[in-house]
Amino acid sequence: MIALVDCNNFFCSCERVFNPALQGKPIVVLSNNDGCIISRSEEAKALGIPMGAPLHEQQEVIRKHDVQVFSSNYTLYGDMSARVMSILREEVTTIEVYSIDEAFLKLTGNFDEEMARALRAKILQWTGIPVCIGIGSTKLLAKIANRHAKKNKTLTGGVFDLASYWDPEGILADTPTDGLWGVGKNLAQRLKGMDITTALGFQQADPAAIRTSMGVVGERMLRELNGISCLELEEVPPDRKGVMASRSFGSPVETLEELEEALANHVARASEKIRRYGLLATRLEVFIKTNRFRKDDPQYSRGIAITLDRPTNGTAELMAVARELLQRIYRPGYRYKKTGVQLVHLVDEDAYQPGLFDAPKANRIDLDKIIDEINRRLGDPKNPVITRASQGTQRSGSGGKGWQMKAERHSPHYTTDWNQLPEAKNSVI
DNA sequence: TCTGGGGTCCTAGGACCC
DNA sequence: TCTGGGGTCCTAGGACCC
Repeated sequence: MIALVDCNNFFCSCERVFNPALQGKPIVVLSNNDGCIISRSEEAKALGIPMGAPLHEQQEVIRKHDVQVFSSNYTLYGDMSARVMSILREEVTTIEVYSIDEAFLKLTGNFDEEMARALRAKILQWTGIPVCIGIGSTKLLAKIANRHAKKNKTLTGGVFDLASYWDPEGILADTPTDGLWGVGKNLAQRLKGMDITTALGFQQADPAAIRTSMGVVGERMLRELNGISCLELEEVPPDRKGVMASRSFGSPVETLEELEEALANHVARASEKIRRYGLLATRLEVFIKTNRFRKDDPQYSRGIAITLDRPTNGTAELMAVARELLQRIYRPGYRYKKTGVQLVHLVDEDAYQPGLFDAPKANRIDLDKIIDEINRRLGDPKNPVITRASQGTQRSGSGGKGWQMKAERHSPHYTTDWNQLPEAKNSVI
């Protein structure tokens, strides 16, 4: 059995913990740029404020009903999350922290609905955060149970065990496919085309038909609905594939200088993040885009990536590369809305051995060359603008967990010569 | 006028390699 | 007219998640 513990209106609940006067009042929490509403209290939901709604579209309701509006405070939410998770860890040995406000628990034989109710009360008492708990024989069924618990809180008291319920099919029949975990707008539409609109219909569908129209993803969900576990509990989160830092501009930006300034911030944040994780990046990507909501504006969206000749997490050298990349894709005459950077092909700093780094010969950016170039242009030789980042721990001998990158084949996208970087394609739509 | 950020996985076509 | 097969890596975009 699997339990899904999900915090209710998590960000709003966190704000209330530190301001109990907000109890019972409609409140919302905003996205990063204060652009969208990403968390709503029950009272705010009752006013018809939709999830993800742009703030400016809701100003009327907010004013009329005196809805309290908060900018997001991720430090606070992360801290509250850690408190909730630590309580869960005391309860069971196997737990997957799925997101900031959700965790799957692997239940041992004696864990029943009553224990779940006690756990829920304990979390509320110790942290002030209300949660709902759903129990099922697979992750997907636990998700469905959780949804039912949340939708019928007065009836369920926030806890629902689908596995021991007398009429599980009734619950599935009550769950629309577009409320299913893993089914978005598109897959819901595809299912509708097969006359499937509820989880029950999905559960009883022909496996071959599901396989054909939805591929392995659909088949996995079908099995999970039938109590055959296909999604394992991941106790240890898999290695991170990449780190991104991006922001939208409050008002459109047109000059290269403004984009560079923003990008410098993003590179600083991204590199700081990988240093904290003890990682090095071997590849860097920069992108810029115009405002897709302004249909009348000419649109431009482009990204460019480059493989580095050695892994690094040094802010200055990554910034130098990012700036060069930005110049390659920047086109004047557009109103830019967003820019960002991605550090990918991450390597564990401790496992990295320079001798083992089999970087491509022709298709790479020579970091030192760039650094020298920039220092020559901007700096005084005794006092370089940019210095090389440390290269991690040099290991002796061949023992230990060596990291080896597969040699890359020649590709026209990569060159050591900046002047030979590919011209931006005409992306005007 | 204003409409988030950070992820994963998948697909498809082109370039390239052997 | 017909014109390999199998693989990787690239870019770009879609779909989904919270």
